[in-house]
Amino acid sequence: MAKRSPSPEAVTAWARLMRVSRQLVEKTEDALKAGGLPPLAWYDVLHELAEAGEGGLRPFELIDRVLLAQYGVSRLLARLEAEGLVEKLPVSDDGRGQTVRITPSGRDMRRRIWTVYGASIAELMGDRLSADELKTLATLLARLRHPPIGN
Amino acid sequence: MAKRSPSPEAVTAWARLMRVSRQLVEKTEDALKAGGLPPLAWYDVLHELAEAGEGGLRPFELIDRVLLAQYGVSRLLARLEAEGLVEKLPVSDDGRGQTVRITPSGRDMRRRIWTVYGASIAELMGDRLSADELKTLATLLARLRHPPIGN
DNA sequence: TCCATATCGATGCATTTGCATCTATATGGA
DNA sequence: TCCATATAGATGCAAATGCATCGATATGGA
Repeated sequence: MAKRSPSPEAVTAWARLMRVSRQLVEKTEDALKAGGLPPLAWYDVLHELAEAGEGGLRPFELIDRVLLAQYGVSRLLARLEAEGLVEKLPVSDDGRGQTVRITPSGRDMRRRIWTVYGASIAELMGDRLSADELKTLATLLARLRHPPIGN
Repeated sequence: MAKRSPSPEAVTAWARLMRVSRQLVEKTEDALKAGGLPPLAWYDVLHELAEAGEGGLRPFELIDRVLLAQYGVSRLLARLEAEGLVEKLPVSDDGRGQTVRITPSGRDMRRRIWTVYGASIAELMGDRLSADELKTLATLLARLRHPPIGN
C-alpha cells in the first residue's frame, strides 16, 4: 500500500511540536523535582479528582482524561493511595469496580504542586507569547486533537 | 518566594499542547509498532547520523539533538550497534571518545521507518491544517524553544 | 612534571513502564 | 437458569529509564 509523504510545512511544524513539548515537560519536571514534588502525572490525576468532587471518579474514567494506559492508572492510583492522597471506595452497583476520591491531603498536595507548575507555565508560555498569540496557538492545536472535535 | 500565576490563555494553550503532543506521539508509536518497526527515538538518532554523513557524530553531540540524557544516548547507541544500524569508531585525538556512524543497513532502516512516520505526520498534521496554518503554528512554537533563539 | 579537576562514555541498582494475563464480577442470549 | 463473552482492575515478568557513580583520558595550573 502506498504511503503518503508529508509536506515540508507539516514536517517543520511536527518537529517543532515534538521538540518544544518535550523541552517544556522536562523543564517543568525539573522544577517539580527541585521543589521535592512528585511528577506531573500526579498533578493530572489529583486535578481530575478535585474537579470531580465528592463523587469521585472510576479508574477507567481516568484513562482517557490523563492519557495513561489502564495499568498505568492502576499503579499510579496505588501510589497515590499509599501516600494518602486519594481513597478508594467500593461502588455499590458494580462489584468489580471502585470509586476514587481525593483526600484533604490530596487537595493540599495538588495546591503545592500548582505553585510550581503554574509558575512554570507562566514562565515558559505566558512570558513568551501574547494573549492573542496564545489563543491562536490553542486554536490551532485544538484542530490536531483526536478525535477531532469542534472549537 | 512568591510564585506567579499563569494567565488563563497560557493555561489553555499549555493544556492543549501537552495533550495533543502526547496523542500524536502515541498514535505514531502505535503505527510504528503495527509495522513491526522500532520506536521514534531510533529514527531521531538515525536521522541525525544520516545528516551528519560519513564523519559521523560523537555521542555527546547527540544529547542535545535528540533530547536524551547521556545514559539514554549511551544505551540507545548500544542497541543500535547490536542491530548493526550504527558503528562505533575510535577517534584519534581523544582517547575517551568515539565517533558513531550510520551503516547502510541503518540508512535502510531509517527509510523504512520514514514510510510509516512520514505518513503519520501527513495524516495527523498535514490533513488537519493548511500550509499557512502550519507555518503559523511552527512560528509560534519556535518562540517557546529553549534557549529562545531567533526565527 | 605533577596533580587537581573536568569531560567522555559506560554501568549497577532501583524505579517505572509495557505487555500479557489473571481474577472477579457483569451482561446477554439460549 | 446456565453459559459464553465482556468489562473492571490488578499483577508477574521483562524491558526501559533515572540516578548515582565509575573508569579512563584530557586539560590547566603550580
